[in-house]
Amino acid sequence: MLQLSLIREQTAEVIDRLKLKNFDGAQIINDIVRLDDSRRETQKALDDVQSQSNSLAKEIGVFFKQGRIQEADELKERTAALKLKAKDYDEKLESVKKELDDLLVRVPNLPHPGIPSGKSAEDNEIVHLEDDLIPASGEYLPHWELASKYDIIDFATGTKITGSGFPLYKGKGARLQRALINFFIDEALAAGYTEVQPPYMVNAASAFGTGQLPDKDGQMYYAQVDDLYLIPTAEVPVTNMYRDSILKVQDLPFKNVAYSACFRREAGSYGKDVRGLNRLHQFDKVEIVQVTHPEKSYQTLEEMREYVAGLLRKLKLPFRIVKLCGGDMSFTSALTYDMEVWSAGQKRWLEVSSVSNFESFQSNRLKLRYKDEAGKIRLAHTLNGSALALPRIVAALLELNQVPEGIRVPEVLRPYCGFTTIN
RNA sequence: GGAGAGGUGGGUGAGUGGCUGAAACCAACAGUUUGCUAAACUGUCGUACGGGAAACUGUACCGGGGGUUCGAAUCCCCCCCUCUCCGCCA
Repeated sequence: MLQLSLIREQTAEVIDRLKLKNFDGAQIINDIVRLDDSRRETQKALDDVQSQSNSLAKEIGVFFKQGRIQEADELKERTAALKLKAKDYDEKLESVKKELDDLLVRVPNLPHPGIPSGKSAEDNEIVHLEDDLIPASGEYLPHWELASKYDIIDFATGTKITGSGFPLYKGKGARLQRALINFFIDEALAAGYTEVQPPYMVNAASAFGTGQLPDKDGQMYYAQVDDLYLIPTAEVPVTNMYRDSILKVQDLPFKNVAYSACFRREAGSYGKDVRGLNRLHQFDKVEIVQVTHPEKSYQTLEEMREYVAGLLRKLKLPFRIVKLCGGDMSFTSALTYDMEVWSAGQKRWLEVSSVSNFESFQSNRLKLRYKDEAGKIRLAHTLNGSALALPRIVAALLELNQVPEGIRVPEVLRPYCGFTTIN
């Protein structure tokens, strides 16, 4: 959620910058300013009335104490009118605030000026390419064929137990999952992150705080009886650790890493590109989350990007980094890098990580602040990135490392797996 | 799930209708003292939204929501949460 002060003070610039996200904000932004004017006016009127009531009440109290009952009763009569007025203003204030919030919540984050303009993934900018590991030739089976050939992922049984998009990992497949999770967490610990194990279900306030609600309501699994949501990413619980808090500036940055299962309904994305591990309803992911000083967030974003690139190098996977264009970026993000690995079996790039700076968009919703050197309270910046999401990494690993004897496990994972070949 | 007890500022914790945005203590911060540290002393020390150049000032907030009252942290109702005991249980 954008800060009202920014919208008020730089109305034209805000509208202009939103265009980069293909968001026509002229109407809504102007409505917001108008509603906020009305909100202030009403608030002031209400404050005045309440101030009068307060002083009357005080006077009445004094009269009572002095036994001047009649004078007290006279004053009491005057409070009735004030009460009515206060009620009026209060109701108006509530409705204006609600209207204002409803609009405010619909405005996406301002995109960073450095992002490419564009409408879709076609317009993303490739900012880094490490493709020397892409095999020049040869037959490479897609991972779903390898999965059944070596009996390591059983899609059919997962479908029987639950439904499509809920695979069952078996034997060395399961072990490889666990190895990757541990590898990713250990790497993050070495990079200074603190490990946390968050809840997998969150309440509505948390889902709102990171921007899943109301924007992506239909994308989360929802347990109605308990009014809880299954997390689509550990970003939600981990970032919400800091909701409603005022941090000490010297404690920044906060760096956390969390493994979690992630649950996504993926409503409306059937058909293309959903085969095998490409798109699932449940998957494993290790997520890194940082809360930083506003002046440090872009430097942090680059560090996180480089950190994730390092993981891909260690896994010896060909990859590229794309900077998302305005139209492809999420509602909440100011700047996002996607990391994509090469799928040798499918002959295409697969997104395995998304590293984003949300600036103060989430922290404004979260009321995540810090007290600066001068004692002023300011919004912190939040960032997160997948480091990494497992399924497509597994897909790329299986496909790229297939040899006649089986699938060779990358060097770095061998201590975690306890085997060198899947066969 | 049943019974009981509670939820007050960063922490402990007073406060049962007006003098309480809230005692006291601790922590924190600034300063004095000091060869350094410690101790002692002095001061500062909630958040949000407004007004004001500023000093300062208005309003709201004592788990959340509603109500009673001229006036609510304090009384009433609903909800949430925590603790203790019982039940159930990985």
